[in-house]
Amino acid sequence: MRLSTKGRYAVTAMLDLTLNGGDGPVTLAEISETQGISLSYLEQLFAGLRGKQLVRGVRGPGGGYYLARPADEISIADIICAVDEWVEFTRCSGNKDCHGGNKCLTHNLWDELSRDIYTFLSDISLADLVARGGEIQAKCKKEAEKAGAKTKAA
Amino acid sequence: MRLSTKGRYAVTAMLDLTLNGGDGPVTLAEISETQGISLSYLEQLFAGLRGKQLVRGVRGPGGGYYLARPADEISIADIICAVDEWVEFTRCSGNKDCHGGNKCLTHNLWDELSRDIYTFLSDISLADLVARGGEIQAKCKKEAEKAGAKTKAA
DNA sequence: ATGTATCCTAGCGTTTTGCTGGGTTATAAT
DNA sequence: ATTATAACCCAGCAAAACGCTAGGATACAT
Repeated sequence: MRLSTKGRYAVTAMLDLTLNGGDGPVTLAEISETQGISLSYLEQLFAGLRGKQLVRGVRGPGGGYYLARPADEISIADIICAVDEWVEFTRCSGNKDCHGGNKCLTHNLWDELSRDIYTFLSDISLADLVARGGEIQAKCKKEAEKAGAKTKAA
Repeated sequence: MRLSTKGRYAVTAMLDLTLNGGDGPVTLAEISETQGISLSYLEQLFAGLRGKQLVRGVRGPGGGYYLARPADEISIADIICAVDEWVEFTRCSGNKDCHGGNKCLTHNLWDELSRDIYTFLSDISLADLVARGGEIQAKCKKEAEKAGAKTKAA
């Protein structure tokens, strides 16, 4: 498993898509504006997401992206693996060149952990995250209204 | 949270230390040899681990490193944070420049997820990993013996 | 005094990151 | 048909991170 800022950008963009995808497709320009990610970088990320069948793009005016599957069928692990392509770590899978078993052992332990992390992230869907953040959403909206009434309504 | 090959190296080295630290301190040269990590890179990693009070080094002949705390009191999150220093992501924590709440919302959702991952890794100790890999250890040793009887005994 | 090992620092090639800047296609609106 | 809009595609580029080499300094056991 691998987790970097690239994965963060992808998850953030997918969250934006989940939240705003209610009425028609969302353009990358909008996500770029809202989330502060460059348009071209978003395009790269979405190339990966599209390749893994997580999003679908429609071209032309009124176009944009929408989730290819319902939000509860897209896991965080799916998103991260789509953009941060999975690099296999262990080279000693076949037990060759094991230094008395110790090297192989630690590698296997890491693989075990790696699998655990993957499983953990596979059990969290976009819908889960949004649902879990319900109170955050309410609180955030309230404070945003309180802070500046001039901000454009969503 | 951040998870890269750097963190993998650190966890691997700490696992090695846990498994071989029974009889006296373990030298970085040994870990370098066994795990295939360059000595100097290990030194850098252990500088971080030492700074976070996870290991203790003794100098001179017969020296090396040993765990500063028992293996069940050192979590994977501790190790990763020690070498892969924690970068804070959200810049809009104070709800300023929220685009109608949406930017802030997605950032908070990411933070939520990030905290979840951290908590998950905090609950796994070195001792847990080693214990969980018990069957792997047995299997690995057996296969290693079967494969090549010439390999030096641990 | 000597060797061993941690400790420390500077630098270097490579990869990854996130971006700018150019294009081309497909489609909806005019 | 023309035009504007958006997805698509690709080359390159500065900055950072990765993993390493190299050379030293310091502490300690023999």
